[in-house]
Amino acid sequence: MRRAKQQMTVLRALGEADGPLSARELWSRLSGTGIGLATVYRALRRGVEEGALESVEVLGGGVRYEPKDRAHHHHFLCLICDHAFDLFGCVEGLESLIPDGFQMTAHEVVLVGTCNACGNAA
Amino acid sequence: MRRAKQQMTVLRALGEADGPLSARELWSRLSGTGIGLATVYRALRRGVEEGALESVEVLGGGVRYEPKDRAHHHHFLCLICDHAFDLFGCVEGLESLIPDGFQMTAHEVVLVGTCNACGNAA
DNA sequence: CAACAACTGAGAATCGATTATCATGTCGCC
DNA sequence: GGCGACATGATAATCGATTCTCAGTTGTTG
Repeated sequence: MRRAKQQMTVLRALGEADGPLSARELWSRLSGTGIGLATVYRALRRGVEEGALESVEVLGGGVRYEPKDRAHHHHFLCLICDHAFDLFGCVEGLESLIPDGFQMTAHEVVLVGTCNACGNAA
Repeated sequence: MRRAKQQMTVLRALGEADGPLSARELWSRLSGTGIGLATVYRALRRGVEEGALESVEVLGGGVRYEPKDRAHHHHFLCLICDHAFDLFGCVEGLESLIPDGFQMTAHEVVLVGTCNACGNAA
């Protein structure tokens, strides 16, 4: 039986986010709880090992994490706040890009720009 | 007058590649020329400053560089050799993914899988 | 409550990538 | 040929991200 109270806190916070979070991003959202950065990293690593989380690389540097149970989706990266948002839906015509002899097993689409909040603030 | 012989060598090697290269990738392709890693980094940084190069982030970690004069394109990342290949063409329907109030200024598409060479070798 | 194992926070240690330093080396020009 | 400025290679230094270490807590079980 697991008694990892802090780990649960970390995973719950990640589940409530509107997109994948980096370790630091997640940590800053947990300031006030007294949770240490090391614990965040431990929770993330463990989550990935156990299959509950998935690490994704959006652009803008660094690895972010999100719950693995989300449906296929892509991300929008805001250049101003550097936050990655989940998008819904996918695109057509990817297959036509694949060169002869190549095998595609996955794909990533990232839209880049400014999010609603940052666009309004400007 | 620039007499950066090695820098030209670096930029030429990058221009001949079939996709964006990381600093190390580029350096290893130049082994034999005696060019140092520092010179590769210098050439890349300078190329970006002068507008001849562009740094791109494909997945799989790290920044790669490619000549800026290439037409709009995307990349294919081979999971086995970790090399990024240029693709030609683009996709439809990206706009439909943008949430209300968001502004898109750029987009990235990355296909992931195995390249021709690695697929045959397996 | 006692014994024990898992969990935690803080800070040190590590790792890879990139940049800075420094002592030559090279080129353009006189 | 000699001078001065820029370029180069090797290596040290830096930086951010992640992991490790360790002493102190806390939950579990009996």
